[in-house]
Amino acid sequence: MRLETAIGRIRGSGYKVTPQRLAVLEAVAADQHQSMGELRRRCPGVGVVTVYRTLDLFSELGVVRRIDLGEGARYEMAEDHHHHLICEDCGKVDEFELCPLDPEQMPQVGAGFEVRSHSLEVYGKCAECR
Amino acid sequence: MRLETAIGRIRGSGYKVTPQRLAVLEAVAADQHQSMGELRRRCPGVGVVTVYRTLDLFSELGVVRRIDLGEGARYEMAEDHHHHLICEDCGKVDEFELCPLDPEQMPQVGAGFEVRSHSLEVYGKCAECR
DNA sequence: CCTGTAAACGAAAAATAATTTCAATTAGCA
DNA sequence: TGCTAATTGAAATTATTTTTCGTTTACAGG
Repeated sequence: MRLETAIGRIRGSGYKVTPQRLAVLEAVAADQHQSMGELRRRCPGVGVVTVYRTLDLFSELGVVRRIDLGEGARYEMAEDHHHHLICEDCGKVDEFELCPLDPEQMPQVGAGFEVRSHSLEVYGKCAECR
Repeated sequence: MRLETAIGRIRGSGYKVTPQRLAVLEAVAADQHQSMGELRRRCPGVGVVTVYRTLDLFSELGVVRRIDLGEGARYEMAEDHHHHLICEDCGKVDEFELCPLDPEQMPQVGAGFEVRSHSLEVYGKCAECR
């Protein structure tokens, strides 16, 4: 998602566009899959509480996505649908586009369950660690 | 996995079978997808540190599996391969067997990446919450 | 059975992470 | 330009996980 689009989404949803929100937004945009610590380091002027609150807000607005792989949450800009490739040795996270889920098959997974989204993580050993 | 199998796996890997490990094992076996709090409540006699350490050990031995869905880790006995259906309203976690991943396609996901395992979570609204 | 010993345990403290509170500040509208 | 509800952040609180280290114990070998 482009920064302008994200800013439009914030303002369009009735939220103020503050310097802090812009700083956090740019921090997230700087790199995918960052941890809270990395994000904080990228916007030193912004208070912890605000970083937490802002990421929560952005998640709700669909501007950023939160990824949970043990060892604390990570955040990424909401981009095209993709999944993650996680190296169990060095911890590097990569992405891949190919989505093996067939939406046609989804209704089968649980009777009466309304599917909204899904996340898929593939664990293993990356090329460098082999 | 049956309790006997798990115990065999512990002893067979050179670890001692202690009352604490048995208590944690039974706690995990009592219900799938329990949080740390729930597990601790099920073995009040066991120290916190030991519960953490034991779950780590069991995860390494492949006796239990750790699931990360934001809001803290959950644990389940290592059973047949399955995935999770998570209700975003009430938080209930269910399972489904159908695995939409084709192992034949896996080599394509990342060049040089050696796939070891994967996890898939489907989010939405459960039948009760609709 | 004992016994010795490495493994395992757990209380307390420390490190880490996230949330709540509330007074001060500010974005954006009128 | 001024008003006001929204936003911010320091500090305190609460929750979670890890480290430390002295004590206890499972179990292999005698």
